[in-house]
Amino acid sequence: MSRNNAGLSTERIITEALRIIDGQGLRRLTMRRLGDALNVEAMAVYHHFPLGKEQLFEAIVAYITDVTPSAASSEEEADTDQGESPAADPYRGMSAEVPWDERLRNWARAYRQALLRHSGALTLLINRRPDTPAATRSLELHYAAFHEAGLRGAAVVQASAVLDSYVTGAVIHEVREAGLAGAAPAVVDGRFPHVHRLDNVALDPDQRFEEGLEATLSALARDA
Amino acid sequence: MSRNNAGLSTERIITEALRIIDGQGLRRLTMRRLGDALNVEAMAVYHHFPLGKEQLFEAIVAYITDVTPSAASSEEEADTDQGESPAADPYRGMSAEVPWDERLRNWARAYRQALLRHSGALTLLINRRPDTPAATRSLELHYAAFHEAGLRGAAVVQASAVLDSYVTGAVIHEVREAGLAGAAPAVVDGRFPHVHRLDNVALDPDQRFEEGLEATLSALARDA
DNA sequence: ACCTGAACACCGTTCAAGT
DNA sequence: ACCTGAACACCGTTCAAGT
Repeated sequence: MSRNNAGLSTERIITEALRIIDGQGLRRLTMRRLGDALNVEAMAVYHHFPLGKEQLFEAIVAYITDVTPSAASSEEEADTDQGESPAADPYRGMSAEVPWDERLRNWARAYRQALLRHSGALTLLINRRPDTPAATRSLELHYAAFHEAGLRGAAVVQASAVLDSYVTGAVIHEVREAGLAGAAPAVVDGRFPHVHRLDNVALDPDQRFEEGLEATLSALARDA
Repeated sequence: MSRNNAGLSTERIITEALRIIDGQGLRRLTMRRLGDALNVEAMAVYHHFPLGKEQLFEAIVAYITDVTPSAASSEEEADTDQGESPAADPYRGMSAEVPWDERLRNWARAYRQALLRHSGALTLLINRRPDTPAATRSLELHYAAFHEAGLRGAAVVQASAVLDSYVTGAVIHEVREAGLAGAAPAVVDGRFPHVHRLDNVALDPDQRFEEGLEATLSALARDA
């Protein structure tokens, strides 16, 4: 029955790969395990990704980082829902009617959520080039918004880079700190008075992100 | 001659591992290759890192991210120079005599340089917890500086997180963009007018980092 | 204590073959 | 076109053994 034509597709492969990454970690994503999860021989994946695992990784990054609307404006049904909860609204509030700063906030929130949702794949982002169509759409959204804010030329590029840096860095910071939960309390002795004093200060991750976002955006807009 | 006691040490192993990472990439750092580079059987490394490759990775991250002075203040000879160029000055300008904002700038510059110098190991940073002694020293430096700037309580922790996020994110942004150099020019057609217009705008990476750093620091200090 | 060498259970990928 | 299955050249790690 499962002899031939198992209905494999790049989409199905990527989705299944992400399920493995999210559930077991990136290191346990092997071609053989991926084949098993797809009820297929491992080597079947190579027919859809001839360049092998590296090409699969690139496709995963492109899939994850796609957070901008690809069509005209809004009012469209999501034909390719990204996953489990249909309650969440992707691509919301990035169309031209929305004020520029709110558009950037919505992009930043969507991008953070996308990275957090598959934080096990975060490490794939670093070594891969940001030249996917989705990345270009994000760039266009950034440039249009900062242009509307009054920035021009190099300042626009600069602002976009800083915003992207903050969001990416904040997610990494959040993920690294979350890993601290089950660990030993670290050695905070007299040499670190400030750390000792503020050790029990806990911030809500969402609020922390929002505050940092506000600080970043206001600093960038002030140059206009 | 190379039968026994080959003079292995954790320091030598880490240094050699970084040489392989910097020269050939993280993927080519294997225990056997590392053993070869150390003129030793691969399994000898396990005597110094009993928990295997994961423990080695942690040590590498701790080694790389150590950018703060560990001793009292300054005026000390570097007994463990981090590598090639003795012209560079590690740990400069982070002592208490220096104004708080300049201390933070110097930390940010040193941290960026440390990450850039071994950008092939950047991916190791993400999944590992920031609870090394060096990381705690950086945190103490942050907290002390922002306290001096007038921030208190949660605002101090928040500011430190944002600063760390910016620097980490900026390095990742820089590394990803640098990978764009030899690639195809990407598809920038009529759908991306702003990207098209600003496509040839090139910023000096150092200047770009400095400007983003100023924007971030000024936004954080303004809350005082 | 420090290192060797064989062995085991995996990997990614190539290739010829099936349908 | 799409998938199989055997094979190859690697991996990380365990373990008993050497000195």
